[in-house]
Amino acid sequence: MDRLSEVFGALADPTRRAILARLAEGEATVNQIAEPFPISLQAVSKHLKVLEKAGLITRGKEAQWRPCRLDAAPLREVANWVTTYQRFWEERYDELGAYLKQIQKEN
Amino acid sequence: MDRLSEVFGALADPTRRAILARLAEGEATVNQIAEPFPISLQAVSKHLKVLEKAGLITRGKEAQWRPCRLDAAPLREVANWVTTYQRFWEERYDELGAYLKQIQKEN
DNA sequence: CGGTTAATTAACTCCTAGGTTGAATATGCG
DNA sequence: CGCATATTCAACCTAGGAGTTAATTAACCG
Repeated sequence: MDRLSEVFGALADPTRRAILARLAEGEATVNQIAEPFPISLQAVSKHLKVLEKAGLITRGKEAQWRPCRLDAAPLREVANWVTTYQRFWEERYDELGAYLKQIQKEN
Repeated sequence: MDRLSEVFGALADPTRRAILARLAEGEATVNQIAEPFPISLQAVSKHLKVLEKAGLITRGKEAQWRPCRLDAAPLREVANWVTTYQRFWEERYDELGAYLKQIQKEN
């Protein structure tokens, strides 16, 4: 699968986005990450694997802990992609669109 | 499903992103959209339904044609979400991180 | 060593996603 | 009307996603 699809896919889940939000506050172990969620540890472990495969987190190895850290590099790619559409949601563009429609009606 | 997950899910497919890119150049009918893709018209129709459900496109009704138009509003939400992580990929932050690590080593 | 804690792997269920083909539903046109 | 065009709907297939429980691996600790 292409990189961008993998990243978007990883982000298309509220649990995984919540994990990223948690990691934005600092690195955490799997148990710490899983604690607030109503799902099993194993399910969280799977989510972490998805995030890791998408490059959104990296994992360390300290004794029996695997601390996870946020890696926002793929998010920059997302930001780059999405801003190519920025003109379509900016107010100025909406005004232009309204103006063009107005012109069209008048003719 | 929550809105953001739906939008991210819709974007997690290269065909759908290509459709959005096509619509950025102007509205198009289903056949026009489907033309460059190596999949069936029905498959494209399904993709359009996904994009519509995510609010990324709107569709008109002209005779037997259903012209699709890009609606970038959800992309603004994506941009808003992703920029909350901007500090994690900006160079200044990387420098800060390196600095903090340096401090830590020195103590 | 033996037990405890941390995390992953395995095997399974259920459901949805993306694709197919074939039939159905409009709408325009001669 | 009857046919061609545009699009959707329906039924089906296969693969993978998200969750579960049970078993396994790895590392520390008394």
